[in-house]
Amino acid sequence: MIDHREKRKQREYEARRQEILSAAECLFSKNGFFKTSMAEIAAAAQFAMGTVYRFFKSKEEIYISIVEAKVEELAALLDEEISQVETPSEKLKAFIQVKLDYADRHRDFFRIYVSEWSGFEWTIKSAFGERVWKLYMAQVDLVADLIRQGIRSKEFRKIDPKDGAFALHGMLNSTMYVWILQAKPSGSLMDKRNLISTLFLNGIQKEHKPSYIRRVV
Amino acid sequence: MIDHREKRKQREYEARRQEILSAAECLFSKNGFFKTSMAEIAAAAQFAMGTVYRFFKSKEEIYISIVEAKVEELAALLDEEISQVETPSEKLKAFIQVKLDYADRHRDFFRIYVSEWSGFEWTIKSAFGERVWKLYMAQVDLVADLIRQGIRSKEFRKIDPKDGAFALHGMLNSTMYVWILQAKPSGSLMDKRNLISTLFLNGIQKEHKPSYIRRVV
Amino acid sequence: MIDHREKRKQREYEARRQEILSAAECLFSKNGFFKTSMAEIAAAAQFAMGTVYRFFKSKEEIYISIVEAKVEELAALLDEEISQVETPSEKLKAFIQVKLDYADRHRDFFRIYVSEWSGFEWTIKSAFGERVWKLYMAQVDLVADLIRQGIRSKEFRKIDPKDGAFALHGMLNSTMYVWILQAKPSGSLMDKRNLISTLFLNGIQKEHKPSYIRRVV
Amino acid sequence: MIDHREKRKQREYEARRQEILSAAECLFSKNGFFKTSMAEIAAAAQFAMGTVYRFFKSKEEIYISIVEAKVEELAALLDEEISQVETPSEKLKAFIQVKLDYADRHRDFFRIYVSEWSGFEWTIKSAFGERVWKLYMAQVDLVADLIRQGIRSKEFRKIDPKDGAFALHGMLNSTMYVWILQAKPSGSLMDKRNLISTLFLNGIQKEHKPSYIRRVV
DNA sequence: TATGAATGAGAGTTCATTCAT
DNA sequence: TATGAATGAACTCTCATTCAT
Repeated sequence: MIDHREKRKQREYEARRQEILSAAECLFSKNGFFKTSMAEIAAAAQFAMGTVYRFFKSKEEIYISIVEAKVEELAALLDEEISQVETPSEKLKAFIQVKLDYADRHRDFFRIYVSEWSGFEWTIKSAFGERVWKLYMAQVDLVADLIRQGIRSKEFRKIDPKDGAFALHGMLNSTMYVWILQAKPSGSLMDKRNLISTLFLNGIQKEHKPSYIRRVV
Repeated sequence: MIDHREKRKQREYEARRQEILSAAECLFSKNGFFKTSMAEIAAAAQFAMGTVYRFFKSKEEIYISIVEAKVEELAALLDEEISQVETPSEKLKAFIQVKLDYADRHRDFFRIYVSEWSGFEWTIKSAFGERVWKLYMAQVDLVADLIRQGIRSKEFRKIDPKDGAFALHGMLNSTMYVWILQAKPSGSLMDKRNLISTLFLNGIQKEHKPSYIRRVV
Repeated sequence: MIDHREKRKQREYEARRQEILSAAECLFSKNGFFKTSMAEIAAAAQFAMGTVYRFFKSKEEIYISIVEAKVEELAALLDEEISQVETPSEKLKAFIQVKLDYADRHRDFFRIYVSEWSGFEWTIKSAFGERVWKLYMAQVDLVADLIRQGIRSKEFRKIDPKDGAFALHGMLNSTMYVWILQAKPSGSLMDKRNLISTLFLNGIQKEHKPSYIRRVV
Repeated sequence: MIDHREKRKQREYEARRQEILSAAECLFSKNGFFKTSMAEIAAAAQFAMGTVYRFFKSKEEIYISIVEAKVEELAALLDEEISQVETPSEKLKAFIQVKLDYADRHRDFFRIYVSEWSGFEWTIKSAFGERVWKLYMAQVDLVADLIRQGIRSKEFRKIDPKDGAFALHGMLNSTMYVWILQAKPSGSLMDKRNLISTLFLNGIQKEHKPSYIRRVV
């Protein structure tokens, strides 16, 4: 009985928290962090300002919560999809596809995210920066690992795996960023998938498969 | 005589303007645009607030002046270096090198720049955003043109030149960004030059030098 | 129960609003609009500045609220008293008396009002000016109507009713103004009532009462 | 020789002073005292700000100088015209006519003046108020004297001469004020002359010419 | 627990006045 | 004497956060 009540309470708590996050996400994405006020967030979420502060101890914390939640969801998706294929090349292709697809489906959030990961207005001083940074680095490490595997299997050139990972992330983010800024996105973000896959995989793979050439000969 | 005085005045005016810009650049780079106050800028430049307003009519104008000046300088450098080599591949290599080198030498500014070109807090609404955006797009177009030339000369694959340009900029910005965020940069940014050149050029170039293969055959 | 609470809230809201208005009225009357700062108003009303801004969205709005409230109250008084007598002459007398009496009892406010209706710093450009101007013109029109009636009933000379109304207001305002400026008013403003009534009514009435003259004859 | 030079200097000094006053008069009349800046005045007068301060020690002093000069000119005109006629009634008529005529010809200035004499933003605290007040009172006293004469000669009723003078000034100022506020003044201000003369003189004169009535009897 | 009125420090900007040249 | 750049206090207004109800 008590258990029941406890659970319902928790469910409701979580629901309210989500409502605030949604409202804030929408506003941040429209107006940016600094030009969004707590009063606006509270009003949009249909709560009193004091109530918002029961759930988040500052505006900053709302911001980071939004980013964290989405980045974690994305991380889970990436893990799942990547584990379904075998070779490093295929895994990288999957990585590219999942990330672009996610951005495609969460345009509002990516407005915030892209701004954020580049927007070091935060990154340096606040505790916030560190948490987001860790999440970002987890993704980078994931790619770096794939590259490391590819090198070990002689599929990829010998490059610094981390530097390679940063480069791929840069291509993806830049592409996403440009697409997101368009007022009316023309075509899907997924159309860019092949370009990036081609560029990056060709760039990273060993020059030309000698085995194949020899076989021909 | 009068000419002399006029010139000295202009020199001094320019010097003061620069002092303000330097102070602001440093502060913006440390704390971001919104967390830097005019009072701080004035104090850092050792002027009264009113004096700062003689040179710039708003905080926004200081910000954009910093970005524009540097971006224009960079653009000039890029034009010069690129014109010294012949093939699209070599020109792209030069582009990558110049940009990384410039970032290496203007670390503080690039803190602002990277944040800025991604920091759509501006990009969308203010007149400011448009000017910066144009400068950025000029660079993108420059690269897109090089890619187009490479495609025409059969050196590069058939890709969308603009998408390719965005991808390269992404790689560069991401790499620069990561390097810039490091408190104590280990090694020079120039070390990354080869990685990016290799990745991008291999990615974009046609599969394998047919001439060589044929010879083998 | 809830109704109760709501009502008390509203009462308190109104009370606070009034406190601010009183404080502002006093300061405006002492120092004028431009030399009264929001900080002073807030301090005098014993509120934080932000609180003042909950009630009024600008300094201008405080100013206009003061003027409007009083002018409306005065307008109501005028309507009531004028309706209690019959002839245009008596109505004009009542008008003069009520206005002087009101000024007598709201010395501080009339400092503002007299300054205001002449203080075209506003009158011309801001929306504020228009509202105050309308209120003022309503009073002028009231008098003009009385004059028109008097002319129709042959009691008054044929003059332009509006010009006549402006002239009466001028006499009243000037008289009030001079009296208000005295640091320590000597005697009551009401003492002037007879002078103005006499001057204006004699000025406006048809030359000589024939009945009386005939009687003499 | 030296005398010559001295005189030219003085002439030039006076000329510059006038240029500043003209420029300021124009600006004050357009934008009001508080919304006119010293920079604007200096620019309009084609002097450096420091130069303006050689002639007037503050913005306030410019303001008062404008008012004083014009009021003194008006006072001289009034004295002259009034001395040309005989009876108090005629002198009052002349007073009314000269004042309206002067307002007609110095519309810009009267914008300032009317605002000023009612605009006690000053009147109370600054030395400025006192000087202007004295000039104003001199005019009032002039009229009061005329009324006193008329009373002594049995032409006018027994009223308080000063109160009567205030009343007349009120009528005049109010009429001028309303006319001045019109964007495009319809007709001349002189058209109002007769109304005011009639109203005031009929108001103040003894009831009906007894001599005439008696003669009839 | 939920509320939202109250807070007040701090923001960007202006401008009358001064003073070194 | 004339200049106008430099000054900095003062302005209006905002908003993240608190706390009495």
